[in-house]
Amino acid sequence: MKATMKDVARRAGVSVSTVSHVINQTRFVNGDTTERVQKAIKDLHYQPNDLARSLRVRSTKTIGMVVADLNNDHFLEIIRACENNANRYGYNTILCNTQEDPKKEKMYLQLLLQKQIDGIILAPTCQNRSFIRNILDTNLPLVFIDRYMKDMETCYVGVDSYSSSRDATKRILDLGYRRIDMPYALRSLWPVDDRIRGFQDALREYGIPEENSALIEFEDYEDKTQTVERFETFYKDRPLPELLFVAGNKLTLAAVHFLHKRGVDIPEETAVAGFGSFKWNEDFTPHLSMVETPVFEMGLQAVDLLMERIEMGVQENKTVLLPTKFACYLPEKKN
Amino acid sequence: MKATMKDVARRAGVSVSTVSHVINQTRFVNGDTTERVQKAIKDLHYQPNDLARSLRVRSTKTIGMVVADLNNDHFLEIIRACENNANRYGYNTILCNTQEDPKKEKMYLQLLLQKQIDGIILAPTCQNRSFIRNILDTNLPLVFIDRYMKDMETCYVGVDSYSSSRDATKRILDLGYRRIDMPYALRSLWPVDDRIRGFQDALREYGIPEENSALIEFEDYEDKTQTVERFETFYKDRPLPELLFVAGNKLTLAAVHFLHKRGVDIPEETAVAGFGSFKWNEDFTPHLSMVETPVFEMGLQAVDLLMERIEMGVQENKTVLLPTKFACYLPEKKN
DNA sequence: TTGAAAGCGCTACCAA
DNA sequence: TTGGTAGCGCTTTCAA
Repeated sequence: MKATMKDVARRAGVSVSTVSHVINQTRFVNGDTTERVQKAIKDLHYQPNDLARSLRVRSTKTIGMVVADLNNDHFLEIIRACENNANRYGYNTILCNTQEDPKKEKMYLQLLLQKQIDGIILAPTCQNRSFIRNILDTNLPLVFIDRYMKDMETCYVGVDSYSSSRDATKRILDLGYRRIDMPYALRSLWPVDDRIRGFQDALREYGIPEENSALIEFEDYEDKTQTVERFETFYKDRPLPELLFVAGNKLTLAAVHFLHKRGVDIPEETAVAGFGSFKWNEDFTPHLSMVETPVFEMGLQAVDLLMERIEMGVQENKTVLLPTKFACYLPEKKN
Repeated sequence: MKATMKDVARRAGVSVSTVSHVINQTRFVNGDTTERVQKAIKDLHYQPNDLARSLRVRSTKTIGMVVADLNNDHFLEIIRACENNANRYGYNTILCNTQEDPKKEKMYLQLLLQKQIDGIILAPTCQNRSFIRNILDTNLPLVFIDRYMKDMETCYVGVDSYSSSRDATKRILDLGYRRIDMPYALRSLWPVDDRIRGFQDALREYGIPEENSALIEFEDYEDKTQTVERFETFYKDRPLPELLFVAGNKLTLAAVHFLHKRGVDIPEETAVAGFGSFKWNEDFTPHLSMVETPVFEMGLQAVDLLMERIEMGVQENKTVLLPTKFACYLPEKKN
C-alpha cells in the first residue's frame, strides 16, 4: 500500500499537520523535526496525493487543451507550444482532440470541468455555443486559440485572417495571376470565412471578373484519396486555374498531390498557395507559397493570457492578433 | 459557488447516497425519485467532482504520456495515436514533454504519480534507471514506446531497429552504393545504437572497407543552423559520400538542407536516406528514401497494452515489434 | 427502497 | 513550536 501523510507522521513521531507544513514550507518547523520528517518521507517513499490536495485547495495546476484536429500539423504545433509554456508556469496539460466533432467537444469539456481543471485553451469547433457560454458564465478562465466564436466574451489569440488573405491575394494579383480558384472546407469556421472574404474582396478591388475564379467547397475529408477525387471531378471539364489558393490547411498538400498526379507543372502551369506553414519548404520542389501563421507564438501567448486569468485573476478580455508572413515563391505571370 | 451532491440531495429531498446511486446507476432507485434527482441535477447545473470521486475510488481514468521530444514529428504522431486510443477507452491523457532532459523526465513522472494517474506511456530518455525501476516495483502499469531500456521488466512497443537498418543497408548496397556515411545523434538511445550496428554489420557482410564509410556524431541540437554547420565542418576537407544514411530523425531534413545549400544534386551526387516517415514524400523533390516507422500503429498498440494492464490486471510483459517498410527512391549506382 | 455515516488523503484553522 | 480536528465532495457499507 502507498504511504500516506499519516504514515509519515507516525514514523516521524509528529502530527500530520507538522508533516504537511514541512512539505509545503508553510510554517516554521524546528530543524531536527524537519529532518525527522524528511527522513520518514524518504524511508517510506512517500508521494503526496495531489487528488486530496487539490480537493482541499481547489486548484489542480492542470489545464485542458482542446484542439479541433490533431491530424492537422497546425494544431500539433500549437499543442507543443502550449505544453511548453504551461510547464514553465508549473501546470500540466490534459490533451483533448475533438476531431471537429461538436459532440466530442462537449464531452471533453464536460470531462475537464469534472476534473476541476484550472483553465482551458480551446480551438473550438464553433458549434457548442450555449454550452461554452455556460462555461464562461462560471468564470472559469478560457482562451480561444486559432478560431474565435462571435459574441463570446473571452480572450482570443489568432491571426487576422481577413487581411492576411486579402493582402496575399493582392500580391498574387500584382504578380500577374488572373485565374485563381480557392478550395476550402469548413466555412463555418470564422477564419476560413475570413480568408474567403479577403480573397473575394481583393479580386473585386482589382476588378477581376467573377467567372475568372471559383470557390470549391470540400467536405472535411479524413481521407486523402477522397480529397483528391473531389479535385478530379471538379476539374474534369474545366480548365485548371493559374493558381490554387487553398483556404483549408489540410487541403494544400492534397492539391499538390492532385496536380502532381495529373502531371501538371507546379508552379508554371498551376501554382499552389495556401495558409499554414510548411517546414523546410525551401529545400523541396515544388515550393509552396504560404501565408505563414506564427503557430508557436500563438500557443505561448494563449497560455500567457490564461495564466494571467488563473493566477492573477485578470478579467479583461484581450484579443491578440499576430502578424502573418506571406512566404511567396510564385514566378511572375506574363499574360 | 458550484453545486455539490449535497445541494442536489437537499433540492431533491433525498440523501446524498441516493443521488450518488442515481448518477452511477449502482443500485435500484424508484422511478419518481430518480426523476426528482435528475431534475435537481439539471436545475443546479450540477457537475460531479472527479477529484473527490477519484480520491474515493482510487482511479482517475487518466494516463500520462511522456515523450522525449515534441519537436520531433515522430512523437507528435505517437501522441495523436495515443490520445485517440485512450479516449476510446474512456481515458484522458496528460501530455508531458521531456525534451530529452532526464531531470525533466523525472520531474514529470513524479508529478504524474502524485496526480494518481492510472498508467504511463513512456518514450524514455533512457537515463532515470533507478527511478523508473522504482515505479515498476510499485506495479503501476507502464509501457515503453519507441525506445526501450535494457533490463526493465515491462511492456515495450517499437520496431526492430537493428534489422530494419541492416536490411535497408543491404538494399542500398545492392543498388551499388559503396561510400555511405551515417550521421547520428544520441547513441545512448538503444534504437539509435541498433541502427548503427545494423548498418555496420551489413557493410561488414558485404566486405565494404572501413574507410568507405564514416559515422558522424551530432549533439542533439535544437537549432537547425547548428546542425547544418556541423555538416559543413565535417565535409570541409572530405569528399561527400554517395549516400547519407541518417540515423537520427531530426537530422534528416538538416542533411537535405546542407546538401541543397551546397548545390549538391540529390540523389545523383549524394542521396539521402533516413528513418521515420515523411508525409507526401512522393509529391516533392528530392524524394527521401525512408525506413518508415508505423508510428500511429505504435501508439495504438501501446495504449492497448496499457489498458490490458490497467483494466484487466494483465501482468505479462509483452514486447511488440512492428515491421518497418523501406520506401526507397534511390537510383541505381553504376560504378 | 432509502438513509446515516465512515473515510479517501490532505490543508489550515484554532488551541495549546 | 506543535497538535487536534473539521471538512473538501464523493462512494459504499451497514442498517432500517
